[in-house]
Amino acid sequence: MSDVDIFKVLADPTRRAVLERLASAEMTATELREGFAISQPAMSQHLAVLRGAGLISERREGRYVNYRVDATGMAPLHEWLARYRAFWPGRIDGLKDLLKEMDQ
Amino acid sequence: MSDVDIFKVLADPTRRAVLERLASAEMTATELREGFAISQPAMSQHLAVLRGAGLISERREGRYVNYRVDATGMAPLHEWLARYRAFWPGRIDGLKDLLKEMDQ
DNA sequence: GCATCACATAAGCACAGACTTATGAGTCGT
DNA sequence: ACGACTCATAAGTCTGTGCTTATGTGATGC
Repeated sequence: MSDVDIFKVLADPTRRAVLERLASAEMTATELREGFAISQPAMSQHLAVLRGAGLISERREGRYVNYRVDATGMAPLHEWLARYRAFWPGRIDGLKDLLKEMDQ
Repeated sequence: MSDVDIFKVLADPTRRAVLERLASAEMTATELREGFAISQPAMSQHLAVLRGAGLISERREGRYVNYRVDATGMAPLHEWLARYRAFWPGRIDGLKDLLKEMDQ
């Protein structure tokens, strides 16, 4: 469970697109599939991977399953990034302000 | 150049290990190779990928090439992460303080 | 000049992983 | 109870990519 490689999980563009869609609203697998040229099993497999990485959580509702973003799994990624903060050139520092805004 | 998928670049554990080693000190390709059970061309290829993603920069010194971390390429990753800040559960908020410490 | 070194590039192989179709397991409406 | 549905799992195929060996390019030292 915890030995999942978050980087490999996010390396797939489709999975990142799924996260982006879920960022706007909670959704079922079928709703998610709209807009993707992908089969139902493929989507199901991606959702399983995302769930295994703690990036989404599911809420069963009858025969539907509603998925939503669960950023718990992003913590390792954030910790990893923090390690390289010291190497950021000055011109990127504007991001810090951006982050502080988003903290509100 | 800019259409490199930073997630795919970082999906490889060897490349992340290379970055981690370079985080401690600037190093040549040969020095880097110590500790890795990997051929010289394989390391060279990894370094090319890292450089293409703007994650490292090189400084030629005679027949040696010194590599060092260049976190410029990590900006897209940071921006991507920021988008999901809103979904972080409360118990991860401690990381914010950590980040603020590291900002000094 | 020539051998040796540090590193890059070429070409081919082999495995991981994302896709497919087929099927299984639950849930709902009639 | 049965058919239609939502989603998950199984099994097989195929492409991408990380590895290898072989070779190329340029720098250094004798």
